[in-house]
Amino acid sequence: MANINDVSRLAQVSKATVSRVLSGSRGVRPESREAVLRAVETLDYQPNAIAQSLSNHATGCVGVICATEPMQLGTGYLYALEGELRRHGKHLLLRFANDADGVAHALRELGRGLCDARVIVGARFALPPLPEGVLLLECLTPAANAHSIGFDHCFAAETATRYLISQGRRNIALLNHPAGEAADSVLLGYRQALESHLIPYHRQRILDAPSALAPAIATLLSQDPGCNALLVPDDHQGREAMAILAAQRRAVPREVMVFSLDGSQAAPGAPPMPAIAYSLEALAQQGVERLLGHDVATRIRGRLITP
Amino acid sequence: MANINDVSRLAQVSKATVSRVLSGSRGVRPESREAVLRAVETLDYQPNAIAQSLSNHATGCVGVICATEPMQLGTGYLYALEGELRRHGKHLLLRFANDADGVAHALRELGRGLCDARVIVGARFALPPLPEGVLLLECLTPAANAHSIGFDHCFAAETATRYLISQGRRNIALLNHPAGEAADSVLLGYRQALESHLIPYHRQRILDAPSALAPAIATLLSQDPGCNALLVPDDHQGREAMAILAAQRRAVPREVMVFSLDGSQAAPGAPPMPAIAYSLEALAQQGVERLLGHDVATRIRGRLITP
DNA sequence: TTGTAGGCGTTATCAG
DNA sequence: CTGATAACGCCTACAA
Repeated sequence: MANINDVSRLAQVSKATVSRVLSGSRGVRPESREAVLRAVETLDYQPNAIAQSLSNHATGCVGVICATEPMQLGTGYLYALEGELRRHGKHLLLRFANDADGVAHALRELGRGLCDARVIVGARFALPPLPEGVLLLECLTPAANAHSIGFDHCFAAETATRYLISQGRRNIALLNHPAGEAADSVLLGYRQALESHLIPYHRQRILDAPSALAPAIATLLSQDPGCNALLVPDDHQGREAMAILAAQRRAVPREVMVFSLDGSQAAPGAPPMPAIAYSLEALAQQGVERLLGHDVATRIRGRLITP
Repeated sequence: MANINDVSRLAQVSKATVSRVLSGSRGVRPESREAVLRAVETLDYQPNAIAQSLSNHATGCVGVICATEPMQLGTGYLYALEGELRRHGKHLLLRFANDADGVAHALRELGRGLCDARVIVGARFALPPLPEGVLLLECLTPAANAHSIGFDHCFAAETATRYLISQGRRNIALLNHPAGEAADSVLLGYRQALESHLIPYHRQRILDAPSALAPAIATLLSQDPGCNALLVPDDHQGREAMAILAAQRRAVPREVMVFSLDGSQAAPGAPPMPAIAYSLEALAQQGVERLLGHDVATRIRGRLITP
């Protein structure tokens, strides 16, 4: 692989001039510039990215720690992020992690000059202590000191609940996230919607991340009056819930309507359900914008999707 | 961020000694070594990866071009690859690409010293001309000059066909990949299985990547005798086929059994179907082994999964 | 066992 | 407008 010395020799100019021509480059005599470009062409020269990084103090790499659960959800985030980063001439260094230790480990390994910035995306578990400057994308329990961008869960829950009410459902159960900021937001939106329709709020209709779904749903159904709608955190749990309902011979959506609070990554061919869907492109765009140091909104609103 | 000079100063030794202690490190007086380690500890020193790369002529990064279609399939490959690379102390630089141009572009951008090696995974389209040393993982049309590791499609098709026959199905239709090496292998395995059971081969039961699935399946069903089993390339197409069959009021699997030739990444909660599943970990392991310069088998056999 | 010096490939500074 | 030259941070002969 040819280097800058080869080019400068062939073009009969100094390395400095070569560098000037290739980057920024103003104040170079046209003849020199052409000589350089010709040499670059014949040698098929491409500047070495590592050497540039060392000199620049910037690598153009962004470390992305994908902490989605289930892992399948990672693709959407990664695809959107990679596209947006590429658009800005940056590279995506990928790590997966499925617990706090894994995240901590990944952060450490990515924090040795390889990356200009680090991002954690989709974590649903409590994160380890974070160093400065880590960006959190749609993580359920954002640390206080970290910048974070995520979905507007409150708006989603309110929109969803309003929709269900508009469909004649008034006994709406809520399968919530594990306790945390997201769970609080969802609960808030849910209650607001109920309130504005003068529907009483029943605490026993709320389930915080039960360990086993089947008995939990059975309990909800056996209440009096039993629920006729079920809000779930995402499509994955929605499908599970629908399978359980089917097993208990409850017609979906006639008897019980299942609503997914995050249907952004509906699996192709899966049974459809009403949902709030988010633009992952928007998330990625705002995230990258934030990495570039710009100020951006911190909450992203989804839109209602009906089958 | 502390650098090697800070450490050497604090430890009262030369940079060379620091370097020796941290890497390889033989022939260092215990006291010096301890002084260095102490200094490293107090300064929280971590060698700069970029500078190491420049000096080493190796970055420890592997560029992975994810060309899976649909994109959802990427997760499994990426997860397995990242895990295996991490185990070897390497990083994964991610690009997505969904056509030959995208792949060519990605290859170019990853080929500027940032990566020690490049991998293309899951491409179902014809690849652009490849530079030396690119590794192809489960790409349908491997170029002649490239190293490639992929699934044993012939074995899969044969196993699948045998299974269907053992289930009493003798009219087995095949929805194949687009023409290429993989399609040929599948067809071969299919024919071998039929032959060994003395079942005649009917060319009209074979469909090469039809543009629209619904009419194609309708055609297969309307033949005399109509098929009672359908081999499809993957779960995604399997689900699609099952939806179409349901729409045409054909009971699955009673009337028509759908078999997926690659069920490695079955979506959770999706309707189950018999399939050949591959160990993506094995693929990743062999791939990384190959990147490290070792010789490995070039075909991976799946195993039969029945619901 | 240790330190000095040179090199890795670029970019930036500063004279000319 | 151009060319030396000094960083960038690390590794590694080679010499002591």
